[in-house]
Amino acid sequence: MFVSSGATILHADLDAFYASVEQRDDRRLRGRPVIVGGGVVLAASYEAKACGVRTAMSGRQARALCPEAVVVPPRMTAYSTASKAVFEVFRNTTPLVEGISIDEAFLDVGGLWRIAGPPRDIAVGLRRDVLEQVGLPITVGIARTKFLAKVASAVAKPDGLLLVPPDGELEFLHPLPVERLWGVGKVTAATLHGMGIRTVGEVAALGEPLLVSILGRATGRHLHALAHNRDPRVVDTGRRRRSIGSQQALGRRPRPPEELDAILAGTVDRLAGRLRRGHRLCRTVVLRLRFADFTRATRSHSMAEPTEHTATILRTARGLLAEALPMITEKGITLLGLSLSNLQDDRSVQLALPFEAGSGPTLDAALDSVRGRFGSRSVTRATQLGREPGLSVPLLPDP
DNA sequence: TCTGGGGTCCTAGGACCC
DNA sequence: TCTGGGGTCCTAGGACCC
Repeated sequence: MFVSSGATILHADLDAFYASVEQRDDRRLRGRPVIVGGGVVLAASYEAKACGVRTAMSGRQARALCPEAVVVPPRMTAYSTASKAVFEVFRNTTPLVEGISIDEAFLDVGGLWRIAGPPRDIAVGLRRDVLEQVGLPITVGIARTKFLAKVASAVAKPDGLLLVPPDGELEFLHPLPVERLWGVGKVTAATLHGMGIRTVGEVAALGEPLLVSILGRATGRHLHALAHNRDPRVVDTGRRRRSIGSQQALGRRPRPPEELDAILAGTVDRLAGRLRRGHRLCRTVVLRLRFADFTRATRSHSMAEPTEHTATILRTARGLLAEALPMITEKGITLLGLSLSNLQDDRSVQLALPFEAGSGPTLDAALDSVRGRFGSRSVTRATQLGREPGLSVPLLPDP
């Protein structure tokens, strides 16, 4: 198989996504600073960013920095619809699309040279199509690796296009501030700054053992690899969601247990509905809490069987809430949330196969027997079921 | 400056099994 | 009676991303 070594990965990132949708849908907002969200800034248009407004800033602070800004409430449905339309353009460009979030994706265009031309031409066409068909500006970074493509788009924003040539990668990367490394946030940046390290090149000059000793094993290895421009990850079209969740800020007002229970029930109802619509099951329920002093806590429970059943999930969630009630009473609750994780496919068949390491059939032999029963094309992967001697095998729809 | 809502991944200790 | 290592799962917390 021919594997291209050129810059063939695109990172496509919509600019100030929520704010751009608002400006698209209301021409009076065009050219003006726009802030989406009330209590906290969910998104800011580039005009608002020019005043210093940033995502996640408090609304009060944002209005102080940019008094002339128009503040609009979020319209999540409109953003979701716009996102679907943009991803449609992505998939019309190449089948190799990996969605990262509502407003960004990786596209592998390495195999399209003969049909669609070089990656830069494809990116130019992609930007034009998104603007013409959805009405939104989008920035595209092009590079040989996912990480560099993402850095390139961040550098090119807004409404830009930047290709990092394979022979100019380190010259591009090393002068950048450490915050550009994927995985360096406030805490890690502060640690590195404390050692006088401010650029990616300075990180690269450190040995991996030293980085690991400072930042921990995973982060140290990760940053060492990225700083040396090593990122072997391929564009993965088959990523599945690993958890779903919902949370609600409650303010500082005290809440009686009955009210918390009602909020919990509503949250479970919504999440279970999402599970069923997505044909998924969950096995672990996580209660998330934030208190008046801004400390947080989680309480979780893994159920014996995966389920999408509202009443079953609610029973588990209520048990967690009861467990947390003393803490809630003591500290005062300001946020209540629930996550459902350990997600599985609800078209799985669960098979009591004697699959154990060291005895019985191997995983491959077990899969072969499943293929014998359900057809060879149905089985693509299998996961071991808890401690049970069995397999959970997702069955895909027949092509 | 008093702080949304949706996620991902990593760490670490304890239980449990072989 | 005392001793071991390896592995998985569960739970809780934390950093990070958009």
